[in-house]
Amino acid sequence: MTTKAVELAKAKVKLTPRRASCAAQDCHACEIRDLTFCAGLDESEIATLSGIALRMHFAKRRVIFHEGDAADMVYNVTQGAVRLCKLTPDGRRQITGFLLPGDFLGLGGRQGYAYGAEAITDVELCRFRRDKLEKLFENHRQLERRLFKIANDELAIAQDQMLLLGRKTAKERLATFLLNLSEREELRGGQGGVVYLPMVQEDIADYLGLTIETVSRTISQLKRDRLIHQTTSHEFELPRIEELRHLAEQT
Amino acid sequence: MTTKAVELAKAKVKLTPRRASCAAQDCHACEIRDLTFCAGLDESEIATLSGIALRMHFAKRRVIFHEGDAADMVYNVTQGAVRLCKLTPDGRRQITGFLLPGDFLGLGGRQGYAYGAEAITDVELCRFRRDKLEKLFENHRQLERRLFKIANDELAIAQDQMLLLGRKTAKERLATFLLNLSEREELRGGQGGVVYLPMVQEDIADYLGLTIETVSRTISQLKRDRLIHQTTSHEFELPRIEELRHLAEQT
DNA sequence: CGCTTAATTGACACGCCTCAATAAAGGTGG
DNA sequence: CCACCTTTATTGAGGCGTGTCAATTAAGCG
Repeated sequence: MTTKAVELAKAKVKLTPRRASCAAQDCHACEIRDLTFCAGLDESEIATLSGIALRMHFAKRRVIFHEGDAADMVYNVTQGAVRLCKLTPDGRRQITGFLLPGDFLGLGGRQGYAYGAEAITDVELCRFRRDKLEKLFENHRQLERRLFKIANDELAIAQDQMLLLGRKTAKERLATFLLNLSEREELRGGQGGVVYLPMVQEDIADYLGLTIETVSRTISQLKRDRLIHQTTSHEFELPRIEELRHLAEQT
Repeated sequence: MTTKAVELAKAKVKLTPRRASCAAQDCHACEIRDLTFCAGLDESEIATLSGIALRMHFAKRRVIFHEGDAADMVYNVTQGAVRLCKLTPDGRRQITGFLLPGDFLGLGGRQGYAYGAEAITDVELCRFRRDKLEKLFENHRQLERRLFKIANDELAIAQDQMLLLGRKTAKERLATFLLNLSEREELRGGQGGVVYLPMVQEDIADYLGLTIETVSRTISQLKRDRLIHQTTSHEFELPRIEELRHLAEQT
């Protein structure tokens, strides 16, 4: 990849001031209260958490943090979609995850964050200072256990993704991807068999270890095979979900 | 892949009784006491941990646990090497990690383990019942924090691996792999620039998302380029480590 | 030493990538 | 709401890196 390509790649996100609109948060009124790590907490816990939470907004394409930044904040996505990106020095990009409302953001850092986070759409986040959150753990073990469980889940998901990236064909990757999104939407109360894709095909390509052309061609092929049906520009139906599942070779 | 190939793939591990030789453990005398999550614990903590630890031995190629098994045990590798494997229904394999002495085994499970674990060499393990370990956390928060940190580290490593599998060339993958092993050996007190590979090339291929032929050819090429030098059948020197690092495109 | 497993190498195939052209969708300002 | 421009998606032609198949050599081990 040329130096120019790197410049181009880096120009694709808005690097304007990090500061985003923010306000104190009332967790009681939170739209995703029973989806995420704050789900099912008792009144006192919710109140304490509310005290250290800061509600933030990031516009589409804004950088939430860069790979390598000091990992002193963690977040909860309450609205919108976020992509987690890793870049090689020559500009190749790997997206290691997409976050949707209810997802937790900021784990996986050693010194700094292991990935950058960027808003795919306009995004609402609930931000916590890591040290304050850890302070809270002292009296709210439940919270700590839950975060540990989230880390464990993410680890399992990461390993599934390694199987996909290392061993699956383009068609299998797309099938797996669509099914995963569909399942996540169901967990969030959406209907099964319909997926909304907030990201562009370039993001999908960088998530699945493919090129945009291969993603486009494979989607076309899945349409021809009637395994998926495009309803709007970003929404798909999965009319033969069992066949799709078979194709995805879910372990 | 044919059904026969699946049979063959599955036949490669010894499925004989899980039971392995085991004995109570004295953590004070442990050879890896200051490498892993039991490092730097105070006397009382070591003693308590010792009380629930069970020392186990697995012969080369034995299965420690299968993907999907109830994840009620966690382990610490004290000697030998372990591979973590995921399989597709048609027999394709992805190795998601290699464990060496000091490494922790058993995280990343949701219901069951997200991967199977197999002994590459004869292996010594220190086993803990998960529920007992969690019980211990109540009075030894330090231990819990440490395990959480391990989960975080593994997550960061998994994301590096996704970048490798999704975006790196065969040559870059091998370079990255050798450098990673070299760094891990240094952490364990080994000398830099020399790596010992306990696994066969088929394992390396399944770890890097390649075939054995590509692994072999790429190693030959690295030798021709004098970036690596084979001293014994399983040991390599890395005489030009900076060039290798550049090739690996470490982010 | 002899057998089995692992590694190497060559010839060829194929899936995905690259490059290029065009079409479609999305955003903006009047 | 439309015209214009930019971004995104689609599709084709051709190339390349890695996979597949096959033969041979080397290493491991009883």
